[in-house]
Amino acid sequence: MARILITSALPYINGVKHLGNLAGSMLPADVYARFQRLRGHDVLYICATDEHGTPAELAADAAGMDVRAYCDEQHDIQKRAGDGFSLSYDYFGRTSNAPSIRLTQHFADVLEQKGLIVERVEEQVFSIDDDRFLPDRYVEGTCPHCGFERARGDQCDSCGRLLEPTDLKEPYSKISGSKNLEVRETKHLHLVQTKMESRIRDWVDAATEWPSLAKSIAYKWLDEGLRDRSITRDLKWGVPVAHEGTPREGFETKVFYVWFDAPIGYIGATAEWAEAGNGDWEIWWRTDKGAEDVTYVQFMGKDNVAFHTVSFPATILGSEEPWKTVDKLKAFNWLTWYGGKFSTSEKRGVFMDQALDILPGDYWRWYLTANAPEGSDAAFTWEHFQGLINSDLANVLGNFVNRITKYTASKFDGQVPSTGETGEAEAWIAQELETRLPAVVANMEAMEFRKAASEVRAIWAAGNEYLTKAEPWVKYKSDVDAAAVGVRTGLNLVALFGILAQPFIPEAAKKVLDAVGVPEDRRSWNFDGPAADLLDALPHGLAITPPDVLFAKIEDAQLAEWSERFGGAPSQ
RNA sequence: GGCGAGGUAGCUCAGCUGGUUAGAGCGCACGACUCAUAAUCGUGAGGUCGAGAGUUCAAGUCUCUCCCUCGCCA
Repeated sequence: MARILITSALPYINGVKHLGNLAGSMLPADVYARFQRLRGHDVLYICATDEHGTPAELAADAAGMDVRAYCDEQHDIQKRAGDGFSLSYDYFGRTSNAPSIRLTQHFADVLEQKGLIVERVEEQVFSIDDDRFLPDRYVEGTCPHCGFERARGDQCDSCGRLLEPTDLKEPYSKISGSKNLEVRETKHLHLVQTKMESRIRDWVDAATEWPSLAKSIAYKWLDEGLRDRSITRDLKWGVPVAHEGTPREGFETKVFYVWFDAPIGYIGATAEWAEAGNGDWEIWWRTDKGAEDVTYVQFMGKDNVAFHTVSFPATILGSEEPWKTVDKLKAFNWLTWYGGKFSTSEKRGVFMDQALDILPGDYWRWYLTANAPEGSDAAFTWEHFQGLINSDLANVLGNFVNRITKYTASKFDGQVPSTGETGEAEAWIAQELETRLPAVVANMEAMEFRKAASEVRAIWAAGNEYLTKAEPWVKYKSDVDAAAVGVRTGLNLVALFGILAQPFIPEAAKKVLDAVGVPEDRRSWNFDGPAADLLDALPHGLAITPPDVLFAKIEDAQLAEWSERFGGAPSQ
């Protein structure tokens, strides 16, 4: 039994995530976690909300709430959304909780001892009316080069030139519109990443189980040269810059910058899991305390790769402490909305809570896995969604379960038949399984979820093909025993299909397995024996119950309604 | 502007280190079946693999140029 630590990129706190976020980190991590559990491994799947930073403060202000209360509320909302999609986190923590704060301060202490943190004074724009320093992109004004009136403090969108906030003429706060600004000096801690470059490069060189997307992004950053980065900010909401409870002198009103503390949240959330009475977190994270045999797998969108291959490793490796670092890294491209990007402001795209209003989580899980943005960006369209759900889930899987269980109920008294000898059709389906089941497992191991889903679908389709070959409804007229074999095999296929479906569509899989009475301890992914055994696993005479319709088809009228509601068509 | 990813059948996508007639699902056409959610099964029609040039016995698969799309960054 292997020990597998899984994390998915931490969703930011300011609002429910859209389907692209789900498809690119939390969902595939969950599919993989469920798969490895079904294979009998010891899995710890950790996630958390990333709660610090200016956007959280502003979102709380906009909601008229205290930041802490706002984050409390949003964390619960995201937790519920995750539950709705059956995300099987072992723990869903928060970067604002005590363990993450403690660990962040710990890393800062250790890095400073190693000479990797220094104080530097810089100039930043302060907004007197907002009573806060403004991050570069929150300062706007007139571009000194082209005269564009809404240039950002980091760049002019009109002429494209790079700017400093102090370059802008007539600068104003993007937050309040106030022009009452001044440049102030402010002191910050900097992480001296320039000293870390070769160490990180060696570490990246040694990584063997990263996809090319991840490696190329890491090397791109390294090739451009790492820069020292400020790791503190003049904010109220965040991890205090303190040592053993005492604020650092001159940093009483400052906190750590969110990019520094967020990934530490992986460890912090594991510590939360432990403090909730679930065990020892260090055996998962400290190689000197038992984590040397852990395989650590991270899931994230491609925008996060640099943070996981360079920035966070700088923190971890810089400490020179025996922390576990990532072994396998799975990065996803974008799920696009009709070829463009999901956008909150333009009302383009579907968000997790809205998706659950429309359909149960399993529908989305299947679509987002079978159409995962693995090799390249993948387009979401309502038409494609409808086609995939109706075909794969309603017609191929749902209808198969329905047709054979109903037939059993009407002709075989709702019981698994015991009579009849197997023949050619049974040999054929057994052979199909002999080749296809290992393919599914191999694809899952390789984290090729799209291909795994496709192979699972092919197995479901083979079940229908089998029934066509066995045609029990024809044989029933002349030879009930011959029909019985087909029905028995069909029912066992239902059980197998349910077992296979578990990582992808767990709720529906459970319904299927309950319907044909597969006990909990017989639901694992153990396909080592002959396939023929899988086709006669259910006890003869066992009573089965046809389940309700597993997946309702998506009607054209629904599609039209959703397109209207979500601005579904491509923007003109 | 710099950087990254990508342009393969009507649609969504596979095609590893170059090698027989370029694949899958959906959609479409025709046929079969009737146990089933007007489901299923079979057969078939569809592509000069963005354009041009080059390397090679051989290129969707390598090199160069160009065009187009998407994204990221400061």
